[in-house]
Amino acid sequence: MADVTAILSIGQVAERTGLSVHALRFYEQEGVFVSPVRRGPGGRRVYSQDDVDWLTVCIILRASGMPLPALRRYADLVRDGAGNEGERLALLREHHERVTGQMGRLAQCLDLITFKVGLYEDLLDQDRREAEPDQRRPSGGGDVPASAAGTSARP
Amino acid sequence: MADVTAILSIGQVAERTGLSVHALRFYEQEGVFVSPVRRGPGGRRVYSQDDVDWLTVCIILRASGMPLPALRRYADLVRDGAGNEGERLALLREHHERVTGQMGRLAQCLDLITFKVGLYEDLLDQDRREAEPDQRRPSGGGDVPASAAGTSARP
DNA sequence: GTAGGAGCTAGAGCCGGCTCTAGGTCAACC
DNA sequence: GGTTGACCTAGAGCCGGCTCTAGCTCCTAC
Repeated sequence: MADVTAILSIGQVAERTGLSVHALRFYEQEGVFVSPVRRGPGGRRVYSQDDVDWLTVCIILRASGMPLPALRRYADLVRDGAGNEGERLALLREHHERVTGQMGRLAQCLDLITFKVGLYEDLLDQDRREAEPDQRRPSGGGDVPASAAGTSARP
Repeated sequence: MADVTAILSIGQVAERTGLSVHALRFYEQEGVFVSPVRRGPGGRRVYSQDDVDWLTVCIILRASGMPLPALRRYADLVRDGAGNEGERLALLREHHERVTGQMGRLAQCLDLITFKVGLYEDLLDQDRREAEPDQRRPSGGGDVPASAAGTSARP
């Protein structure tokens, strides 16, 4: 546990979290921080390592699609301290579901995309092969010019 | 291949794609359709089954995070017909990467979330068990009230 | 013949999540 | 003592992707 009380400026925090200073102020305003951001001389924001740690969690939650209101709610719960762990768990489980759901949907989408990539690869392969003296074969690719579809995609 | 020339109103297409009529007009305006949407008597939009098929693909691409400009570009290529399959393949591959990348990132995020869910489950489990006459054990849960991190937390 | 419902266009509005601007303070350096 | 650079606040702006509104045209049914 080193340097827990490290004191960082907004610029430093921006640098090490990858967030912009704008975003940091915005997050603060949105109530995403667990403890109110302290102020140093001249009213400047002063961040601790804990703040950065919390932000790191926030960034991950955001990256996985947690909306800001949920993030704020989570922060509220943590801020309120012990006693609401059930609620926190519920919130995290909800998000867990959101993420697995999204991953499932993406996997499905990926199937189609992979399939189409395969079609076009085959098609181009074939074209290449036809360029050499060999047999030719009229080829229906992935997305035919639309009016002639019907036989097109779908595995 | 049944009823390829089926003629559908915007309302019907909205109903069977799940898009709103607004979105359909918006997509048209954005050039997402491969063939210009035909018009029936009174200037009303008339859609074919092909249009619906194409929309289904669009919906999947959108759901996997393809931006509208890319979708439009793809439609442009398909509209231009044979000869640009290489470009289409490139576009699809790019999107394929985007999606796998996103899935990877989500999987990472999910790790954290799963971990935290586990922590809170354990914590609550323990609390439950402590309610019965048994041994107690001070536990560092998930997100301590932030300023007191490192040490204290849960009584 | 009039009421209802679906459609049309052009354009405004909204939401989430930042991002940027204007105008100012403050401390440090040359 | 002037410039620079990091920071401050309040509030406007932007982007993507829709969504909604206003005001109109049709068609059908009562």
